Amino acid sequence: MARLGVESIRRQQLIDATLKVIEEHGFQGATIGKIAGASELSVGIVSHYFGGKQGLLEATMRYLLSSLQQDVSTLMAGRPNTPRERLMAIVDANFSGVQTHAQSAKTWLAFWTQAMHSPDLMRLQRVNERRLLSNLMFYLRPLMPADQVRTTAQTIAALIDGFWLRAAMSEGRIEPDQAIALCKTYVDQAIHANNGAS
Amino acid sequence: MARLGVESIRRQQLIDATLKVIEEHGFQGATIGKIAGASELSVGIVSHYFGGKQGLLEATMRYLLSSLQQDVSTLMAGRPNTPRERLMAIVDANFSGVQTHAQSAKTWLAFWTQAMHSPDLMRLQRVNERRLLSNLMFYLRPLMPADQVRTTAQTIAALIDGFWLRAAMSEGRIEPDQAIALCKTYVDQAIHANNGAS
DNA sequence: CAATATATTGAACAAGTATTCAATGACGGA
DNA sequence: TCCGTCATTGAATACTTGTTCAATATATTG
Repeated sequence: MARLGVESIRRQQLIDATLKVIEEHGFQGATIGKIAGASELSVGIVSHYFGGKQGLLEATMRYLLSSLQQDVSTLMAGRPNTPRERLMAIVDANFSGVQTHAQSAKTWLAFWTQAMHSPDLMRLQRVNERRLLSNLMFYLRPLMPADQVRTTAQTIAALIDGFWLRAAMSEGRIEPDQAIALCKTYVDQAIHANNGAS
Repeated sequence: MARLGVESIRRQQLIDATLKVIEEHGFQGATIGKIAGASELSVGIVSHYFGGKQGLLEATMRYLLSSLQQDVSTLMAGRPNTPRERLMAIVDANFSGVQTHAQSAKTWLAFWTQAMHSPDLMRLQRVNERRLLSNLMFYLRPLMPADQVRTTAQTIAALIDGFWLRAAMSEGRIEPDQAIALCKTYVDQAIHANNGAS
């Protein structure tokens, strides 16, 4: 019991420190030494709990992805069970991270970049992307002709990613509220445009 | 004359090699050694012509940005001078790179990430972003109420970035034609939705 | 062709990093 | 209290990378 308790505490400690260091120094500047310093632990412990730096980075991305997934679930639970409201909840959830931590967009971008050259991270990324897409498609289906569902979902997903990028670029002066509003405007536009044409 | 000729040839040689190495090994794996090898020159020449690695990376990003700008100009020149056609040309131009070089999206992403922690690269990125936005706004203005112009332009820009990201993620199996089609669909949707409401 | 300037090389160097592992600390049970 | 197990440390190590610069090659000029 005590063993498992310590282990999960240390792992989370290191993951938190990793996020903080990446935010501050970027992916390149995230060295074992800095991470160890930020976590107030020693450098040796990273290999002990994660097998090495790569393992820690992978665990950190896993944590980010599961946090996002949890945000989606939480926000959905508190909304009316109509397709439109669920879609809006998905949009809100995908920007909830950027609201609380202005710099987290940078971290996401860093992981995306890293994922291109790491099959493991890429696989994680794909799973997440697929989940977002099928979520969107599920709630779009009742609102428009079947042949419009996939393309609309892809457009919404691209819009979310694009605004995340902008948020990451804008160096602190992010306006996530505006991004959310524009995404939602598009969702309504898409619903009405395709609904009328069906 | 000969001096300048050699200098510009070498610079381009090194920039091309940098792009190739980043595509293949990622930003992290792009070492001076690999770049020198790919360009069939020596490691010392990088410092000689660019002052160091950072200078080479900056020049490479500058080259990418100017290539994009050139694509925009070229495509615009061959299109009818109507606002809608100019908007479509901007969309096409912003995906022309991804069509010819499937992997170039990865390189862009790498530079974006790097730019977050490098003021010089960030400045370049900002200039480019601003140009895209004001281009879009210029041609949107005749097509919709003034208060809709900025937000619509921002949405189009986000859409373009978002599809680039997706292209970068999709590991070769990109479908830029689809991304272009979806962007254009949105442009028309936005024009008609706001035009009718004005 | 010699002489001078320019272009290029790559081994040596310095700085930095991840990993390892012997030593130390912490702590519960007999 | 003492022992044995688990947790943690951090100096030592091995490796990688960017930069430098004296030496060499190449081109240009008188």
